[in-house]
Amino acid sequence: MSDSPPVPARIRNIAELARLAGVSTGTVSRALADKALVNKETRERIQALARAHGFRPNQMARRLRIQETKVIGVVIPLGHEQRQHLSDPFFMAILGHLADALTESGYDIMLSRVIPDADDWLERIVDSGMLDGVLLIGQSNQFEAIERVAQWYRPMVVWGTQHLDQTHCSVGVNNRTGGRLAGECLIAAGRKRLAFLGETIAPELKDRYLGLCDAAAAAGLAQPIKLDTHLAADLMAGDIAAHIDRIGSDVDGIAAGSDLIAMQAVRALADRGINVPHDVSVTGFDDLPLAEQTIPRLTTISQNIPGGARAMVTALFERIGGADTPSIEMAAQLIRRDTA
Amino acid sequence: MSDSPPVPARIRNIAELARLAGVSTGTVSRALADKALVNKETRERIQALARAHGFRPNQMARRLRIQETKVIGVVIPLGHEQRQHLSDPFFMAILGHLADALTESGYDIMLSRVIPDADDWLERIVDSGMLDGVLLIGQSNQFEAIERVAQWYRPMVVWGTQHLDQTHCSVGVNNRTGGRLAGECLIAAGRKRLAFLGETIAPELKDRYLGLCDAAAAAGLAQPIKLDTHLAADLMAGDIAAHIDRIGSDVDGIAAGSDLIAMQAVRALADRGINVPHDVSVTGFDDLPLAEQTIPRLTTISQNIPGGARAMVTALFERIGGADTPSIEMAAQLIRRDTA
DNA sequence: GCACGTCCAACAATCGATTGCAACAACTTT
DNA sequence: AAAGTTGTTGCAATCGATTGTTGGACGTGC
Repeated sequence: MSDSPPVPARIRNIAELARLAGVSTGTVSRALADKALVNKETRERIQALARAHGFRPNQMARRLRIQETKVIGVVIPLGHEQRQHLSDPFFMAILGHLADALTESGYDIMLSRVIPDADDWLERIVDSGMLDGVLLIGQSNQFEAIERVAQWYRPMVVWGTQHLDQTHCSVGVNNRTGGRLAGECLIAAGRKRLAFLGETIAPELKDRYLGLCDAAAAAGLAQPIKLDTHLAADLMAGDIAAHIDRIGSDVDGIAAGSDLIAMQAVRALADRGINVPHDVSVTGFDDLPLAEQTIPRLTTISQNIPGGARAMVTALFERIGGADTPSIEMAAQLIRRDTA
Repeated sequence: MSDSPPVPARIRNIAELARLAGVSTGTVSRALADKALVNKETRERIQALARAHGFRPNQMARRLRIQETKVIGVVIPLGHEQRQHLSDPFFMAILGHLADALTESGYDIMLSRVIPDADDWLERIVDSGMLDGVLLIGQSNQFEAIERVAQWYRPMVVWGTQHLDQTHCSVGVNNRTGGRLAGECLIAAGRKRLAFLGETIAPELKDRYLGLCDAAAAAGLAQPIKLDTHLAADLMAGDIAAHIDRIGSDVDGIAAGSDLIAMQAVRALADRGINVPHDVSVTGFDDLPLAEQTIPRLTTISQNIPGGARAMVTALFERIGGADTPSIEMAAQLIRRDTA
């Protein structure tokens, strides 16, 4: 478009700029950092020169020297289910809120989707020297690895269930209570033959199932059956359809392990002419934005994802500052909509 | 748990390890890189020592020296709509596929959600010195800024519409054709009073609207009306509901700017007792995974997100290698489901 | 015994910044 | 005029790696 040359000669480092300005590199560095230590005139002269040549100091070098990277690692461990895709809506929802909170505070985000093959995967991330802190979304089946690292690495916060005697700092809802709430909701709707739909290798999902069992036991019902599914969205659909074909009308209340699973279940039931909630009640878990947009709207257990994300970031910053924050457990909450 | 001390003394850099091993830092560096230049015995001795102390070389320093970061920036410019949230399902879907492709190739991902306030936002990202390349998801209203940078910065690929005479490398569907397909689908269903639902500041959405107009003109229909909405999910719902209340039955065919908008429209129509597709036909755009899971399933225009993401990554790698790849335009495809 | 090649490790420069300290000029104070 | 301040700038060390070059030890061939 414009053929005015705004870039007379590309400058690669402060040394070249220093030569051009006839000063030392130290002065250039201070000038660009706008330090009062250098004369206002030379300062502005150097800044103008930098602008004219489109020069910006190399962040890699700066951060190496400063020993502060202003980068937070957001890590999604996919231990239990390698095929699970990063685009899982739950990951994405929480990632979005984390990104908002972190960028507001001037931090960059390094995103890692890790399949824990080597057992030192977390150590490798944590002392790469590129991160000021780490946020883990879900502990998957990697409790041991996380605990091991938490012994000596402070600035790390994990989304997930809180265990007894854990060293690491976690933020999450009480999944067992959440599962119980879902169960109570189904039971209140008059359902008696309950099932849990979801893979229970990850501790979060397992706790939800146990909560459902608690509710059933309290109401004197038989123990809910457990129907495993893949976590990858594409495989999940087939699993769910197969389960529903198999169990037929043996089940009248389904507590799904996540909203995504619940959506697919409602979909599969609808395909078979089974009406939700008339014939079968279904509850989700997570309260993703899309739970409100399905038809019928999902009754689900809220994880308060925005609040949780904020809490993770706050705790992480305190830990970067040297504090030793406790784990946070948020209250699960039943969101009653149309499916149960 | 275990009280065996696996970490006798924390080692911070290769110099300390070198002292411990009684060799020079150069030897340690080469030993850890497993170079044949150092004697096999000392090499293994040093590697064992590093393992025992849990030492891993600082990546920041390494990358500074190597002048290669193995980090790709994935940038989401939010120029037109600051409130738009990162958790927008379209962003997340494509981000997921990009993440898969990049991690497979050994690259890390630096995620930036940018609100282009300063006009050199892209320059700042691009020569931070921390990135080997940049992927932009959507060009928002930042065409000028992107072109300016593309003049001198090669390793950058942009998701979005292809303009005439653009310098930068883009990958995306032909949005105008896509819009036309949507229009033709509505018209084929006998709809005559068409509307486009979505914000048309971003060029992608604008092209979709123009395509819809093309179809209407070809069929001799009146020009479709344009109904603006916010792009932020929470504000969008209100806008859409208001539009639908206002236009009433003046419209019998809605081409939505995205699947998300279409979902909300279907939802709002259902709330008012208007049946889709019986009373009103609706088409989406993107073909997100969730388009298949709504009830009724969305009829939509496929963007082939997985293929597009792969194409972006492939093009980027070629550009990092020095090649000068052309833009890629993919064919839009109508996916006929239940809503139109 | 001397020249030569091979193997291995040390030395030192380099990547591109930041920053404590010293140096020096120009004023003030006494 | 000597001593002390104040304001600017330069020098050089530092962050933690990588890598080209140098050189010593050793073995071999004549």
